[in-house]
Amino acid sequence: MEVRSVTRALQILEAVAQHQPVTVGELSKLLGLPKSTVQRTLLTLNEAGWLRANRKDTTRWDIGARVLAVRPAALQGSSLFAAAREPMIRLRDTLNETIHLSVPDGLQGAVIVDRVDCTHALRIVFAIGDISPLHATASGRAILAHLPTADVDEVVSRGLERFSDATPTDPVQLRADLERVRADGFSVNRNQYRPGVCAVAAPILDVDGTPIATITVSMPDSRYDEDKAPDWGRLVADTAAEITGRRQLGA
Amino acid sequence: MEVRSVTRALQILEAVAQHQPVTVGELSKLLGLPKSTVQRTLLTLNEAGWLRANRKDTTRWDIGARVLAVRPAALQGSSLFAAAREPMIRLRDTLNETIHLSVPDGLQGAVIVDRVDCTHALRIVFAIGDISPLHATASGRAILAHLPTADVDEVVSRGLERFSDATPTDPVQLRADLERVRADGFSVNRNQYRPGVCAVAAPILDVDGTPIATITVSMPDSRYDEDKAPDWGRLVADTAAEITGRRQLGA
DNA sequence: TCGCCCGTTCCACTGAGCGGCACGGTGTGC
DNA sequence: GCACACCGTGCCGCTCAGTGGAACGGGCGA
Repeated sequence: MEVRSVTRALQILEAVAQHQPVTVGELSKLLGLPKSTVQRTLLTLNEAGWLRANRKDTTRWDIGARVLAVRPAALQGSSLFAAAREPMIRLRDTLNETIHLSVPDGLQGAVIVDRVDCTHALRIVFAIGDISPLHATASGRAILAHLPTADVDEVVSRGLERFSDATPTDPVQLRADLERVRADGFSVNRNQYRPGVCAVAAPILDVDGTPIATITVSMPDSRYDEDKAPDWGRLVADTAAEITGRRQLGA
Repeated sequence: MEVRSVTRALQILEAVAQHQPVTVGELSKLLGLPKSTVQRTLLTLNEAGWLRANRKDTTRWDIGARVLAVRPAALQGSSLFAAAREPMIRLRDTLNETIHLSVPDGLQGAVIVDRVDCTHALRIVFAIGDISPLHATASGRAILAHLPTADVDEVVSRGLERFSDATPTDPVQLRADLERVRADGFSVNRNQYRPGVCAVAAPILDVDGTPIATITVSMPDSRYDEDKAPDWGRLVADTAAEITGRRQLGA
């Protein structure tokens, strides 16, 4: 939090993204900031092209298209979203569980960038933009398993935070699991991050083998079945492979 | 330019996006700002998750994954992407020319959000995120033709910038063309924006008739054939109509 | 070994940003 | 039809957050 106005501007931008189209007053209440401050910031973001007044109600604000030009290098010129969306929906239809698309954010974790929900009353809900640690989740380890050993060392040296009783906090245990993920082609998480939440994930790789995203199917522990995990793993891995293929097709 | 630090932070963010991975000094020279100011802003953006230190060289900066959570409303839920992807590929296979999916950005222009390339050695290449003016391109006029007259007036009053000899800078000429686009169901651009680049486009409409996107086929002038334009137009319009239908089905 | 240039840190100054307040318009409930 | 509540917008004096010049330390090449 170095430059206050910048930090706030980004908060406002993210709030607009989540609630668009949204008004000054709504944002003001949502973020607990004075109306005039929010207004001034909105005008600034608008002038920079990051926001647009909604065309049907000009007192409401939408995210502008400028943001699309700003993407992580790994995704420059690629169409990850477009390639992933349809296979994700098909996977959801097959399993009827929540499907997430995540991308690595340095070694900080994996960020959820897209989501397809299931129809169960009891379902897993993570928000787009949520970030989760690499060692404690299925999507994280699907990424970690395809990174150089030096990166794994780095993650280990930063400390393996414990989130639940099942979190793998032992480096030896973690490395063994990563070995297995490489062999299987998918990773599994049973209550290791959020208690009661299980997941199976597979990586989407770039042409040079670096992981650029993962597909994850998440479900409550009550619907997780150890015997079915290999089948789910194969389905998720196939979906990830299909997206990898589509990406190269369209590029 | 209301809040200076925010404006600069966004400039820096965009500069990082274009030159990543980039150092403090490079940015400082590039933008003509003091090193300390750039550094402070970079740290702020980093803390907010919008930037990440490059993994191979920690003094260089990359765009962080957080930005992916911020998207224009038209792309929220990605039903547009999913609906458009397959028809776009089919259209590319039929014509073997570059296909673009664009969305309007207020009245500022149309932004390319997805792309399917052709196989020709000589081909049109625009990047995802590129923005082009509404009056000077096929995709722009496909949008403009389905906006209220007040919006067209607004665009005209902002001035019709000339990009080439063929750019329609006369309001009367523009309005006549829009009339024709409505009648034909597709728009045509022959060297009106980038010399040597021709295109045919059709709009994707929302249930209430407002244009939310366009499908465009772009080709070099050397492959453009006036006689075939109507056929191409019909193909593009059919593709756009199919996407419109899929969107309503899948939503 | 020396010198250059890099990223980083510090700190005193000041004007940019802050936010309380007031205005005009809109719609809602008596 | 009136009054009130609430909206988005604009203003302006105060203050401290942001600025940027300068200095530091380390890496690298000559």
